[in-house]
Amino acid sequence: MEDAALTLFAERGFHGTGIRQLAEAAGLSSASLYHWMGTKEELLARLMRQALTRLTDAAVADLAAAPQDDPRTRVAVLVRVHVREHALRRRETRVVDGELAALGEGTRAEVLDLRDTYEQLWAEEIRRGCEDGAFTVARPDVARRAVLEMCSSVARWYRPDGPLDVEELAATYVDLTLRALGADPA
Amino acid sequence: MEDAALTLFAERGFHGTGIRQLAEAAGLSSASLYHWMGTKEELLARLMRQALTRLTDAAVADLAAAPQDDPRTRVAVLVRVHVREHALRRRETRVVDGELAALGEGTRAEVLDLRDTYEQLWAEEIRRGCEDGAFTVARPDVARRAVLEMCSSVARWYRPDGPLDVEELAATYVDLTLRALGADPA
DNA sequence: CCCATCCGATCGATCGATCGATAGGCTCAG
DNA sequence: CTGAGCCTATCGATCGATCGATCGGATGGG
Repeated sequence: MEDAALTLFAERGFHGTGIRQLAEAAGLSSASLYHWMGTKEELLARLMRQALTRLTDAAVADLAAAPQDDPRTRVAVLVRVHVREHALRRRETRVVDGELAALGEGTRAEVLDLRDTYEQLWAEEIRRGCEDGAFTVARPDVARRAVLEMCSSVARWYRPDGPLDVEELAATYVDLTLRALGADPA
Repeated sequence: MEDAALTLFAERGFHGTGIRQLAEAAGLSSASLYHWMGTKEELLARLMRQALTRLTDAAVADLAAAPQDDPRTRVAVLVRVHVREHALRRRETRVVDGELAALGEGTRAEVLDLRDTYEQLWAEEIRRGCEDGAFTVARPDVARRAVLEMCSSVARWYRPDGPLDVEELAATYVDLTLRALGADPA
């Protein structure tokens, strides 16, 4: 159910997807759908929370598994997990990034909080890297947004069945990101 | 009329904006609206074409005005005009980037053609820079998409009334882009 | 017997779009 | 100068379709 909804929301958008389309894609009547979905907006919010929580969990786990303390290494870890998730779970990302406006005020604030929590992981490593000279950026906040969005953009064009392997893709983005941050290549 | 529609489409999305909201924002009845708008989708397509044409024209003009032949200089020109347009015309950009799926097949192809025309300006300079050694990137196509999306992202967070001046912003993005491309700092 | 699951039927609201009518200004023959 | 004819711009009313959501009632395994 949730899987079919994710596909439709990603392809047609929240407002562009009707209850009856969701029901058909799930193989249910629109009435039955409400047993699983709650309201349409609650479904959207649940999908968004799941996606953001999963991304944050993956990033925290990979950071914890990395023995290195060097901000360059840790940013590289963040880029890799981010690119992997965005390349392999494009639907989730497109919905999270594109349908925030469809949420009610309270729910939107809640989802934005989850996003902030994730982005703080990046902010912390970039801040440390700037302090100890590993990175050279005039405006760390602008740089953080820039590289984050750069890495997110893979969800908008990458195709896993294309000629480019996900790990090669991630490695390319690690290079782009570290260079953009002016990483001292030590 | 078109201006009010742009605001609504950018804030609520195409499918999230009703005919009656468009009419109210334009100070007309929904019936009168159709004299100016054509169908709702024709209005969207017109807005998109205008925005993309304007962006391309600005980029071509700025490139022509730049005496330099160095790919680094020319990419810097592209970044500056791109960031300026995206920072000062956020509504247009958000609609072009976010509502492509709302277009019919024929119109979408047409708009995508306009976008391709614009992106070819970037592709050409990046290709030249890679050939003559000004840039060092493993995959020019991936790099082009990455830096383009990085620069586009300003439309999603920048506020012209904030503490950061547009030209400072553009300069920061020139740095980020040239470094990501591995520009030989000559 | 109950509870989870499903459905057909249907709710009021709103959707995008069109209708015929009207009001005002411009043109041009008489 | 007049007035008939036309064009542009506007409107209230309304079209059929679809929207998100809910109802009461099946069905069937524990």
